Amino acid sequence: MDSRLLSGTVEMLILEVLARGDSYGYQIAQTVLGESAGYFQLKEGSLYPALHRLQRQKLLKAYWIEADTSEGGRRRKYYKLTPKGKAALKSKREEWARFAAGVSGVLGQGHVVA
Amino acid sequence: MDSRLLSGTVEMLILEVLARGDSYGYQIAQTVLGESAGYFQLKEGSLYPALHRLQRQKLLKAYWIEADTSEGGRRRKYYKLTPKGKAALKSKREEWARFAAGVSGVLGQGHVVA
DNA sequence: ACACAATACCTAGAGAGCCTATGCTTTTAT
DNA sequence: ATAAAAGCATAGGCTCTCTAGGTATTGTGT
Repeated sequence: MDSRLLSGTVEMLILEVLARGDSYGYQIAQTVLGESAGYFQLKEGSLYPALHRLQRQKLLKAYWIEADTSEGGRRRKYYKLTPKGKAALKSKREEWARFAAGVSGVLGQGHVVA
Repeated sequence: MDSRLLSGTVEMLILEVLARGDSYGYQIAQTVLGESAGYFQLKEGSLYPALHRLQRQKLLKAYWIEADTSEGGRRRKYYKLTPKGKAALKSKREEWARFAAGVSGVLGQGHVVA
């Protein structure tokens, strides 16, 4: 995977996953990995800063879930899309569509992506 | 245009334009602008460094053309794709296809881009 | 029992790439 | 004459990804 291509899309991918239900960092990465047929291997050094960025922009809200088995248990930080986040996802998807259409135009193959 | 999306693609777009014939910086930008329906406005601060980068990687060769009208004339620095550059373009197009397919996979709309 | 991988979070610093701003020259249009 | 367009180039700022390191818990194999 060329990580330079990834630059603008990480946030959109995160928002997209969260639009289908609350999730936490590690699981978001796994979901993206699976749905991209193993292509997008979101690294921790990109994933967590991106989540914090989105949270600062009020596109996400976070809440901790401490225990999951008996006592102690693994702590997970779940993220939830805000209304503002939903709007941002819509906007990013549109931007992506324009971008992909632009590339297709230059590559001159007539493919259109929505 | 979201310039973050552009990151990995500038070089591919340049190579693509040059694959159809020698050109110079300013004209390459105009061509890309036209073929992307006005979407990609390659800025000078991205364009020229990219051309120099590609040249350092031996993907392009450059030659100056000094005069074009009567005397004096505008100087233009033409770029020509090397065989290595042609191979790089092929590779970048394939990478782009994988990337776009990955995004489509996550966006879950079944669109495929080649 | 013990080591190791997987799960789960975080951050600092390096490296790369795009943009704004600036500077220079020549040609064309007003 | 004056401004805009054509044409090239670079410095510095900003942002983003990655590597590498750190912490802690849980499951697995020997």
